[in-house]
Amino acid sequence: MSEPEAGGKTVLLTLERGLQVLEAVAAADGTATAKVLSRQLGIKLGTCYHLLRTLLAGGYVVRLSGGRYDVGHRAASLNRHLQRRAGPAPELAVILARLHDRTHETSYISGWQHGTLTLQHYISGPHAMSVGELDVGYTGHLHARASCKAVLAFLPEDQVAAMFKGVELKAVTPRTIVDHDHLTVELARVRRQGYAVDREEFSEGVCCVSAPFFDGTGSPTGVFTVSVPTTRFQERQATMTMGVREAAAMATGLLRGRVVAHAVPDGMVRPCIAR
Amino acid sequence: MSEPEAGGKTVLLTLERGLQVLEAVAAADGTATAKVLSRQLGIKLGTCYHLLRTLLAGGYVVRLSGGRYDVGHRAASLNRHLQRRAGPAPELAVILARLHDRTHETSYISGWQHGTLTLQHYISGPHAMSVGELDVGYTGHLHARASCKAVLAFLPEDQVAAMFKGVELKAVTPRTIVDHDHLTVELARVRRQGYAVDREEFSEGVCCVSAPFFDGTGSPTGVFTVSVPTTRFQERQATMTMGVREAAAMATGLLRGRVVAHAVPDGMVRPCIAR
DNA sequence: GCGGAATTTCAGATAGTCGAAAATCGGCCG
DNA sequence: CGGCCGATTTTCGACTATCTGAAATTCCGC
Repeated sequence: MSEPEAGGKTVLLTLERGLQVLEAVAAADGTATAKVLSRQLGIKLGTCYHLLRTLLAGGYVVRLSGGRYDVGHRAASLNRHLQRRAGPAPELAVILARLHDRTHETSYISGWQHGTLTLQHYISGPHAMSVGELDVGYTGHLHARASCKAVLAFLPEDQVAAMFKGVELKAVTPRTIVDHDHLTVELARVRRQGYAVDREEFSEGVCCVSAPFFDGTGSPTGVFTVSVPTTRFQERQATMTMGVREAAAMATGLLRGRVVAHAVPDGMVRPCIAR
Repeated sequence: MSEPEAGGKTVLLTLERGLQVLEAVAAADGTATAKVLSRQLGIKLGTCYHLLRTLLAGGYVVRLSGGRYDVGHRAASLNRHLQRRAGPAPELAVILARLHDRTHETSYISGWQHGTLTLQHYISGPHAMSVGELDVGYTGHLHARASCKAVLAFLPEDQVAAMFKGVELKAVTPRTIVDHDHLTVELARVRRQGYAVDREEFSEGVCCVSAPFFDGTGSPTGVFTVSVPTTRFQERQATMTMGVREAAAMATGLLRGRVVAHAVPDGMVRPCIAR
């Protein structure tokens, strides 16, 4: 509230840290201790205990013997609410598992909401190589990723145009599409084919194939993707393409079949998957 | 920090409220506004904006047009971590869906962790009647619920004995089991049958049938339950029993098949579902 | 019952909350 | 297209809660 910092607007330290702690506890599979958390998150030990005590009182975490902590029953409630909005439906998660079983390569499912594509879940392959910043919750580089191209291709053209209007397409690898016209042509091809391919446009040494799926109204709502090291791409491309297309078709069928009216306060009705 | 209050230990207001806000935003399906949240949670409007600003900066929520808020990409990351520990595996959620399809009655799945049974997910029947305090995250009344009896029956006897040693079994309905010996006999029957029945022991007018499922080591890890109004119980009991037993058998098979060793710091090994 | 680790306590310095008012934003009309 | 209005969002000063660093206390396994 006094710093002449760049950003400006103040943020609540306690809340930010508390969420970090909760996430870290959940990520640690019941092995988290106050000491480790405090070091890992750069929080003073006393403060960390205070945060944990608060989460404990709320039932968000549980204390195990030996000073270890795990998520508690209240987290199940929070989780259910988040899952409904931010996670893939269990039915789609199962389709993802099937996709992975068929391809044996790292498989991803992403959701399209509010003009953002969010990585929701993935299953790593046996020969897994991770792409650095890519993790659940990742959004960004709309022009460079197969999954994004797969969605963009099926959005109204004017909406896509507005989205990239005056935006410089930054190259993240030498092969990234940086030209607007080129991107338009590429999206047209994706639309024609029904799936998108990324040949090292987002990450060097990695190729992906993505296919979008649609809700009952025909709008794209998400994407299945499979990634593979470039060295294996030639040989696996056909299988990957078939896999993501099948997964997407299954998901679309599911979403079309089970749409239910879901009342929303001000009288609107929004489609939503029955669960 | 000055109140001569009962509880004593202080808790962090900011964190507690921030979590409430996040959960409320997720629960509101994108219709949440600062004004509504502040009223609903009893938080001052200005404070509510401050909390939202923090969540916004962290990417936990997103601002929609018209001052509405929805969960953001960072929530997907938190969600994934929580889901792993506090939610049912997608495979089990799918079994739950199947159970519901077969019985057309409200169906539940609960998980047994750290000596607590937590309601993880449920699907309401068409003739749904909700049992007041029962919602995702609920734990308690170990002796009165079918799902709890189903787990307790398959735990080592001494562990169960220790758990109830000197604890008064409070009656929540006239039919609740309040006698320790009676409970022991009931658990023996559950163990023999492989499933548990609740005839208005937890909530008047509601009967349930539950069957537990087991991990690769044979320990119970969760339960499937179906509930029904007492008026329909006679006629549906056979179907319900068959349904939960089948669901439980499928879950057990799944868990046995896909158990992987999962290292824990101090050398223990805990079973855990491969995903 | 001991000994080290986990957890709480303390006092000063910061950061967050309240209530109300001011500044912005966004949509709509002319 | 610019101005206006209601609604959203930030700001402000006074008050209260929380953070820090270090020390005291409680816990728990042995």
